[in-house]
Amino acid sequence: MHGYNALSFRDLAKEVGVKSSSVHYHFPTKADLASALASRYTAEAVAYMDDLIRTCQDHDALIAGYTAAFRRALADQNRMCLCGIMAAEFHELPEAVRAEVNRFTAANTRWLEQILANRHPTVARDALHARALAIFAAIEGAQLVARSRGDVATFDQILSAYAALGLFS
Amino acid sequence: MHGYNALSFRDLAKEVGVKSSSVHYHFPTKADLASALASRYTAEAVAYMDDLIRTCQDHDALIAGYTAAFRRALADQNRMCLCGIMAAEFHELPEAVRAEVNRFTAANTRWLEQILANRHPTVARDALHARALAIFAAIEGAQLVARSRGDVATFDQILSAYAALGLFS
DNA sequence: ACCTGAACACCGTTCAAGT
DNA sequence: ACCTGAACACCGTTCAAGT
Repeated sequence: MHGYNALSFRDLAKEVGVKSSSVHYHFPTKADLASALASRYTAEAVAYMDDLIRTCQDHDALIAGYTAAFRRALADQNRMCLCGIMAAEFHELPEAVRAEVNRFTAANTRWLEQILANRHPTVARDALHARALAIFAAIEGAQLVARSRGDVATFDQILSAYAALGLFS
Repeated sequence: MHGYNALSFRDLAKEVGVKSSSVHYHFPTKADLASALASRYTAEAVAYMDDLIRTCQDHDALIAGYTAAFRRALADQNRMCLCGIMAAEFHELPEAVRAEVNRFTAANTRWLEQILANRHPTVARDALHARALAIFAAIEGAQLVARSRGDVATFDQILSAYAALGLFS
């Protein structure tokens, strides 16, 4: 998964076996193309998270399933979260793409907040939201740092440190 | 501070009031230019961290000074750590630039490990290194997420959550 | 409705040519 | 030693032209 800058009409056209001007017929601007990609990426993430809710027995399993998705990206050709990449490109992003990046963050924090709420029914919603945001940010950061080292073990090491502090509990 | 992709020979030349081919005289390739920038960026960070060691009275002040640098980037036109951006661009980075990104990470974790060692003289070096890496990753992630929201308050909120868990202690 | 070719202003890069 | 102009193959984008 590449970011906004690495995305190319001509490369994409070549892969599909068509001219770049044809791609512009379906996605007039790069903003259209990139936000469509980011939107689909978020939809897939939401589907995955909903699946976890259905199949996981307890909180620990949910967290394990959630973090596994980020780990998988690294293990699979040292990739990282599309919206993490795009967040780093924020200054170069058209408004429509920025909105999609924020939708991904919102979907993730909403899900985390929900599973935290199930575990801590008495804790205030504000506090759970702050914790959800902290979990998301910490995992994105771990992925970012692990990726630049090209080493999944770094990701595991950082997440172990988070877990030991009780970030996920 | 922009990343590798946003860096342009022609833009830089225009700022200096010279032709882009003149910039190539000093920095033959974009890899040369970007790694020189990243190298200077790391040197400034190291100087800043050394300054903190000299001026800060205790561990909390050191952490406060360290996190303040990341916060300042956000407050100043929603910027973020150059090497954080470049880590997200890792796939597109020439080897020389990748090496500079890793040098930045190494300088930061070494510094964090050192101040943690001063505070916890009996704890094993491995454990301190893991903690240093976790702190660095968590802060980079907080900056990434806060930036996409264009809101420094998000950074503060996330760092408060980290502090409450004892990440920095 | 969908695709193409050609053009435009951008980009990094090279290089012969200027001082 | 340093700068320039012109060229190359790239890029997103537009648009008249094809089917």
